[in-house]
Order: sequence, then structure tokens, then C-alpha cells
Amino acid sequence: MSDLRLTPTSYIVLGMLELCGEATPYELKALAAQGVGNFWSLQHAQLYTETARLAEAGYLDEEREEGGRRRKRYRMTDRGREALREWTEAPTDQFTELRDLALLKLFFGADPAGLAEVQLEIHRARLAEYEALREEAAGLPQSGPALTLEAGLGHEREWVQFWEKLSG
Amino acid sequence: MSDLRLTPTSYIVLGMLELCGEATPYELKALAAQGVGNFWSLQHAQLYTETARLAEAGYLDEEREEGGRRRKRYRMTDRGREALREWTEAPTDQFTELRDLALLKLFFGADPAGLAEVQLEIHRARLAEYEALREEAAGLPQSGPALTLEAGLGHEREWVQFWEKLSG
DNA sequence: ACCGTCATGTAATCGGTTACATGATTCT
DNA sequence: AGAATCATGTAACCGATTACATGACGGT
Repeated sequence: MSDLRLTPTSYIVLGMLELCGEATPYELKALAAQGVGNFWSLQHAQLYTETARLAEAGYLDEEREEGGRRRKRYRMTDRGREALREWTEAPTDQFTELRDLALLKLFFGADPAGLAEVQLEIHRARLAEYEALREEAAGLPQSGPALTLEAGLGHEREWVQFWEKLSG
Repeated sequence: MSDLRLTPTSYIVLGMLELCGEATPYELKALAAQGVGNFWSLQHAQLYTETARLAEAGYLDEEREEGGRRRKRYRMTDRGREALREWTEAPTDQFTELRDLALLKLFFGADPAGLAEVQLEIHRARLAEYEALREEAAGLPQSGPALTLEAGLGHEREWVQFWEKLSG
């Protein structure tokens, strides 16, 4: 029940547990991969340490499965739900830097065309993925994930345009 | 002369030292603030530890000033220049995630309009800064920094559009 | 029965952030 | 001269990445 600082990682875990009710760290890994991981991914090891941390601080309940692998299953406590709600409700004025490695190389004088060739490939691929995701979700009611997908699409288009201008 | 892994932070230090010849960590801090810090900022403490690390591994020369604060001044060695050149020349296929805190809140159900209000403010301000920078640099020959500024402009416009759609 | 691969978890390391600390300099 | 602020630097802490380790399972 100790105090701790909640990081974005903490809220990702809390948020996913709210969506799915209860899960083992391994299940959270799968859940992250198909959702929030598209724009904020975690190492799988983080899911083990973070759930343990949150449980110790009273934000999660921990329960060991009997038999087999005796895996730990987690579910939110009221305290966890409350923390997530407060966080979600409060807007943030944090500014996100680009922090793009290719851009960093460009800044320090790298050859634009060379960078563009490989960056175009990955950004076009990602853009195609996002467009496929949007197809799938077409018609579904608007939702948080759908909105973030729109943001991702916009920025990927921007990257593609940017590197296209620099290629060749 | 030990071995170490060079991180983006390392290359920022090396890159800045190539630009300015030699500097103390404190001077690097100022240099970073007006340039690369716009899209990849560092804590000032990093500049002390990173220069020391690079010097120990032979990428930088370290020299103490006599008298006064006896500050340490750093300059690149041939090894440092070589490392920077190799890094700059090699394209990267690293994909950069958005990792935006406001987007994360949106994903987990935050109220779009509330977020948009404060996000619009900061992104509009940043966009204005970038436009001013471009004014200043108008006419100057194309350069790495100028290209990254274009990228920044594009993404800031994208953010502004995105949050505008969600506001009100 | 064996081998390779996926599932699942823990431990060690390390960069980065935060906090702290002291020497200059300016202002009143 | 004293207070406040800026310049400059070091130390401690902690989250995140990396490396390691073992158990289950499918195929041959």
C-alpha cells in the first residue's frame, strides 16, 4: 500500500485492465499489441514489474492461479479505478517532441535521399496498416481508439509527404 | 578508452561539438536550446555525464581551464569524428511512435473537447514559433536544421488540425 | 523421445530524471 | 552588504531495456 508515482506505463496498465476486467501480464501484452501499442508500446517485462508495483500500492488486486503455471491474475481495485478516472479527466499541457532518429541524422547533415529511401518504406507500410485498421472499424461508433487512429493516420501521411519531398 | 554504446544523446553531443569546435557542457546546453532541442531536448545534467562518458571512451578530449571555475572544455578526437560520420551516413529504419500523453488519455476515454482546448493552445504557440524561425532563416541555404524545421512545421500543423476537429 | 519454438517470468544493467549543492553576479 | 537569481556541477534514484532462464507444446 506504499505510495508511488504513476507513470504513463501505469495508466496503460490500468486502462487496459478496465477494458478487459482482469488479466495476467501475458494477456496484457497481447492486448497492448493490438491496441495502444500502435503509438505507445511497452516491453513485455514492464508489464510484470508494473502490475506488481501497482498491486503493492493498492491499485490492483493480485491473485495466483492454482495448478499449472500458477500465473498471477490482476484486476483493478476501487483505488485503481479512481486513479484512472482522475487521470483521464485532467487535460494535459505536455508537449510531445518529435524525437525521430532519422530527423536527428538529417539535422546533423545526413544525406536526405538516402534516409528518405528507407524511411519512406516503413512509413508507407505503417500508413497502409492504419488504413486497413480504419476499414475494419468503419461504421463502428466513434471511440478513443478510433480517434487516436485518426491522429496516427495524419502523422503518417505527413511523414510520407515529408520524405517524398526529400527523395531523389 | 573503454567501450560503450553510443546513444542518440551521444550523437547529439558529438554533433554539436562538430558544429562549434569546442565547448563546456554549459555552452552545449545553450547550443542545444536554440537548435536540436526543438525536437530532441536533453536535461542539462546529461551534458555533464555524457561528455565525461565520451571522453573516457576516447571520443572526446577533455581539458580543464586554469583559474576561475576550472571548467572542463571538450573537443572531438578523430575517433569521435569518425563515429559521428559513420552514424550520419547510415540510414535508419527505426520507426518513431507518437507517444503523446494527450493522445493516450484520448485512447482511454478522455473528453476530446477538454483535451483539445489546452492542446490547441500549446500547439498553436509552437507552430507560431516555428513559423518565426522560418522567417528568420528565409533565404539562407538549405541545411539539416532547416529541413528538420520543415518537418516540425508539418507535424505541428497536423496537430492543430487534429485538435481543431475535436474541439467544441 | 527429441528438438525447436513459443509462452512466461525474473534479474541485472544503465541511461535519464530529479534533487541537491555551491560559486558568481546583479540588484536594491 | 545582503538577497535574489543565474551559472555550473554532482549525486541518488528509478523506470525501462536487455539479458537470461525455465516450462509447455507441437511436430517428426
